[in-house]
Formats: sequence, structure tokens, C-alpha cells
Amino acid sequence: MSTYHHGDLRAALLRGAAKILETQGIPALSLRDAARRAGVSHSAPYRHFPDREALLAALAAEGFELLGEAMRGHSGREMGEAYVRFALAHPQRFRLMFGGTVPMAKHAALRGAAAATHRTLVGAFSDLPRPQLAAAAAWSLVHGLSHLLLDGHFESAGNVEQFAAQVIGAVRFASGQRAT
Amino acid sequence: MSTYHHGDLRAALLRGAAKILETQGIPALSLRDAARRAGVSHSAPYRHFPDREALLAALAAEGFELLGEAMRGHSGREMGEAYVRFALAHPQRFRLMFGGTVPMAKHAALRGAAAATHRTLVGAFSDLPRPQLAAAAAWSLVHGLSHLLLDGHFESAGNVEQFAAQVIGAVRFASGQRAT
DNA sequence: ATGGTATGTTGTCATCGACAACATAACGGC
DNA sequence: GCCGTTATGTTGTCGATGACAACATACCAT
Repeated sequence: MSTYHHGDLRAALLRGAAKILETQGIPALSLRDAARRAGVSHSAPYRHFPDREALLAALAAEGFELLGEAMRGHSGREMGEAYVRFALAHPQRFRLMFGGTVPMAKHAALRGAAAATHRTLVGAFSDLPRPQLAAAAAWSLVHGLSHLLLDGHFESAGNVEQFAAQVIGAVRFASGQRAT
Repeated sequence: MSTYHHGDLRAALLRGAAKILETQGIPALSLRDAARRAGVSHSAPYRHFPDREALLAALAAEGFELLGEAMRGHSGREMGEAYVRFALAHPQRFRLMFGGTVPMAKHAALRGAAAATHRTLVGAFSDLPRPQLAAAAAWSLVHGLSHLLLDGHFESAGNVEQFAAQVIGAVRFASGQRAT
């Protein structure tokens, strides 16, 4: 028994879980499987996550940080396209973040990460007459677009990224005369 | 025993499952629980649904029909508001339909029901220059709005229905061509 | 009535989340 | 150095679940 203690089990669990998540989807993600991948007993993860939901919440929070990084530096239309690109690149992570599997209300860290991302988005619309409303509309648009693309509801459209850009470009916000 | 056969087990299972769905959420929905509610053995449902996913698919397809009925008769903004109202009224059903739990690709009946609803929506935009694109943008908007409202990302907004109407009203559809 | 088919039942297995009891490592005061 | 406290992993177990096999009963056409 060279190392009875793992050293950094929490990080190892998150790494393994992220891999399971993207390759086999949310329902296949079990604490026991994550433990196996870390070469550790089936019950060890409970020292780091009180229950399965806590692990999912940590993965989701990590996802919001990644999304925030993907959006940072862009503004307006480009930010929207970055949003959709992120969703298409990490479909399962995106579903975990927004699929309702993890109740936001119960996980403060997750709420915080989501709120930070929200602020980044609202900030990009600060030059419009009603930033909150415009940001809400823009977010709704790219968020719904991402979901519908992931679900395959727009299969008739050819190139996905190009289609997304067209949809985003087809929308104007009424309270001001300027397009994004 | 009076009735060895149930008579209409499939319908009874769907009814019970729908109740479990809205009261306890998707993960709590088990074939065994549905069987219990129908007063039938734990294995009987397999005669009607090859596996758990098939039951979920049937519930989702039913959901698309309900959504189609809710949208029918309206057009434009009103249809969008009806969409959001449906999502808020049946949150778990909505998540089941769009949460990615059920892979559309594997269930033809589900695909058909979704496509029918899609047609209803596109039809409402036939008077605009580019109906397909406008419909896609409109659908994305109300779909994303529904999801974000359900996830509690717009808690700062007061009255929910009024907020939804404002967001929908803040958007215009342009026919401008777009190149990346 | 008779035989085939559709429908339910009983029994069983592997996996999972969760918990309790126990074992070992790491750290700090002395 | 020594020892006790705390953090971290392990073993063992329970109830619930999805899935399947083997069996039993009702229904229907001939």
C-alpha cells in the first residue's frame, strides 16, 4: 500500500467524472464509476462530495467558469456565437448546467458561478437603452438556439455554425434603433 | 382472481407516470413505481414499454401534442407567450421533452410529434420574408426564455408572465443577410 | 374444445446511492 | 521523539432499481 491516501482525490474525481460525462452522458455518471477511475474504493468520494448531486453541482459550476472564459473578450453578436459554440463543443456539460438536473437553489457555489457568467453577459449590453431587457432577450435567443441545435430540431439547416450566425443576425432589439 | 389482466395497463402506466413526473421529477420516475401505482407487478410494464426510456419517450411525445394544442389558434407574439406559459405550467414535462434525457434519434413517434409542433410554429411566420429563419429565431427566443425562467436565472424580474411578454416584445426580426 | 398468442407474475442478478463501522495517514503540541 | 486529534480511505451492508428468464393465465380464431 504505497499510498493509502490518494493525495488529490477531489481533483481526480472531477477529472474522471468530466470524462464520463462527455462520453456517456449524465445518467451514466455514477460516484462508483468515478471512484473506480481514480483507483479508489466505492465509498471514498463521499469524503469530498456529500452525495452524487454535489459532484454534479461541482461539474456544473466548473462549466459556468469555462463558459465565462469562452465569452470573455467578445461582445454582442460574437459573444452569442461563442455561447452557441461552447454548447455544441460540450453538449453534455451544457445539459448538466441547464438541464435542471441540479437544483440551483441548493448549491451556493453553483449559483455564484452562474451569476458571474450572467454579469459578463449583461455587461456586453450596457450601451443599449435597456441593458437588462436586451441581455435577457439575447441570452434567451442564444440559449434556446443552443438547446434546439443540440436536440436536433434544426437538422434541415446545413452548416450549423453558419445557421447559428444567421439566426443571431436576424434579430434586432426594439427599444433602441441599433442592432447588436 | 377477478382480473388477471389489467385491461388498459398502457394508459394507466402513462397516467401514473405523468403524475410522478410532475410531482417528483424525471429521475424519480421508475418503471417499478409506475407499476405499483397501476396495482400491477414490477415487471408488467415491460410488456408495453421495452425499457424505461420508451416510457419517457411516450410521455415526451404526449407533451409535444399538448404543446401543439396550447399553441394552436394563436400567432406571432401570442403564440410565443403560450409557449412560455406551457413550459411554466408543466415544468417537468417540458424538461423531459427538451432536456436531452430521451434521444430523439431513437424514437420515431417522438420525432414525428416534435416535427408536427415545429410545423405549427413555422406556419405562424409564413407572412414574413424568410419564414424558416424568423421561425427559428422566434422558437429559439421563447425556448431559451422558458428554460432560463425555469432555472431561476431571471429571479430579479418581478411578474414572470409580464417579464416574458416584455422580452418577447423587445425583439424584431430582420431579413438582412449575414456572412461570417 | 383446442391451440396459439397476448398479457401478467415470480424469481433473480448486477449496479447504484447511501450509510455505519473500522483502519490508516497526517499534523501539531509537548 | 511521543501521542492524541482530525482528515481521509476501506469494508460491509441495505433498499431500490433496470433488466431478463421462466412460468401462469386470459383471450381469440378456427
